[in-house]
Amino acid sequence: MSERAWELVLQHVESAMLAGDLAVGDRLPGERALSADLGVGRSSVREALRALEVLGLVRTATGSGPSAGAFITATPQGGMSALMRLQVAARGFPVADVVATRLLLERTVAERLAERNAAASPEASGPVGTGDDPLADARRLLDAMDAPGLPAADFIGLDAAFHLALAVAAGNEVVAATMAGLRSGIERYTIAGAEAVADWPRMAARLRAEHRAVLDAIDAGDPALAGARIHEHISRYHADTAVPATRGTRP
Amino acid sequence: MSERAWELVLQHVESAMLAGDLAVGDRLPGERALSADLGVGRSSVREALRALEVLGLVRTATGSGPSAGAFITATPQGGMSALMRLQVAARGFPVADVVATRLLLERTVAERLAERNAAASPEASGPVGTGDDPLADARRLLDAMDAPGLPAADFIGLDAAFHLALAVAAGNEVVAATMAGLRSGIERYTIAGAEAVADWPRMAARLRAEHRAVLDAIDAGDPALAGARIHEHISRYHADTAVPATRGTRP
DNA sequence: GTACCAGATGTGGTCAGACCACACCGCGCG
DNA sequence: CGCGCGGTGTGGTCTGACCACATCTGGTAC
Repeated sequence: MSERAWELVLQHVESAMLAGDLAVGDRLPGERALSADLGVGRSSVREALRALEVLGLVRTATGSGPSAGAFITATPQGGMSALMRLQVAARGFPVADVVATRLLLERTVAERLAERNAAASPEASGPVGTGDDPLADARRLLDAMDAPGLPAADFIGLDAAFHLALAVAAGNEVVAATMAGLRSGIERYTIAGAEAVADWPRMAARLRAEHRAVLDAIDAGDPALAGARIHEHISRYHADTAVPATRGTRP
Repeated sequence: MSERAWELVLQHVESAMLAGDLAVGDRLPGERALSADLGVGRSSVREALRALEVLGLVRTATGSGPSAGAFITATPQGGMSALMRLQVAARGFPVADVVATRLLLERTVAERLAERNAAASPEASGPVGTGDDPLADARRLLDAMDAPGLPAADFIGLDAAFHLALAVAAGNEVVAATMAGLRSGIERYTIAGAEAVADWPRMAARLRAEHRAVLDAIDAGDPALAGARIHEHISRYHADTAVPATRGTRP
């Protein structure tokens, strides 16, 4: 009863998705049609669509024809990134907690990847896998990071993509999206930290070596080693680039 | 340039938070004032506020006086819950991945809690802690679950609160919020699963015992045991109550 | 002097209508 | 047959109006 009109629209869309009437890729009715169907104003429909958009559930396109309109699109990384970024900005998520969570998730991801290789290796190029390397993307990114004279900002971007590629390779959508979000939440501090590094080429070289070491441990099927190495990699970087940016939260 | 008007408002608020001009508890300027200040329509301001609201960053209240208006409030659990719930509804997050992530996080939480106790116990009622039991809430919830004749729905609610209490006790805001969100995402299936259990009192008794066992392992300062027990607890429950609800994703 | 009640005030919530920019679609011209 | 230009329908935005609500204010009754 005391329901706000836009929440009604939100629930309508959610119900439709749960019932299977709306799936990823489907186009929603036009804003004017939804407005008329649900008996609410168009502005209320738009507020609900905005909410769905920031959560990564809807993508809108202007114009006309089949490619225009609002589409269902499950892109949780976008929503997760916005959530983390803003919660960090509002001091609801301490940066330390974000880093700790990333540490936790990434260590487990590395362990799982190594475990999978350990289970598969006894079969000697086992026929189970189709031969595709789930870490191909990660390896490609590592090679790209070897480019000499790479600007720090570009390196950081590739670094983020590498860590995300590991999470994606682990095959868990939720973990991958969360990792992407966590990274976004502390991106500002990561960049600031990199810029404060005195000898960046040296740091980049160290990071490259550590990345390779992590991948080697995964390939070797050694969960404990892979976990320890990635844990060390991340915590060491954050310790070395710690910026007193979280100070002064008291006015 | 091609910025949508409501994104401009969003960025304005984010910048203000990062600059410290807006902090949790502060009241935002009125919608009409923001509209005038930023040179956008009031509807665009409202769309941005709606986005902030679903992300758990803003709370609005009607009326007049000091308690009315839009306030900054970092309540990430709300935003995380909406995100997870809708992504699961859209099949962007497979239920299995949500469960796996919960397993991962909760196991680590239990291990950390046990580790903390292991480190503190040698000191024999060490003076480090103030004497407060961080798991007091969890214990209280366990006691509440002992109530005879408790309806399954109420039990499920207390169970969720118990698991969340563990995450909160670990002291990581991000993990706690994520856990709450994960739980919300699969709440529907959890309830459906419980209702399908033939001998619920027996199941409840088992769950109660497992909860106590987990807490005992934590108190004993045994990380491996605590982790294994909570892993077993969750995975066993989901295996026993598995509902073929994720089937039929193909129309 | 005090207690209380009624109107003024200002907030978010909603609706209606209008206009714009944009991308497609089809008719008609060359 | 090919091409261009206007029609059409989409989201994006703005404006103005009204409502519900909680508070504040001031006057009135006691």
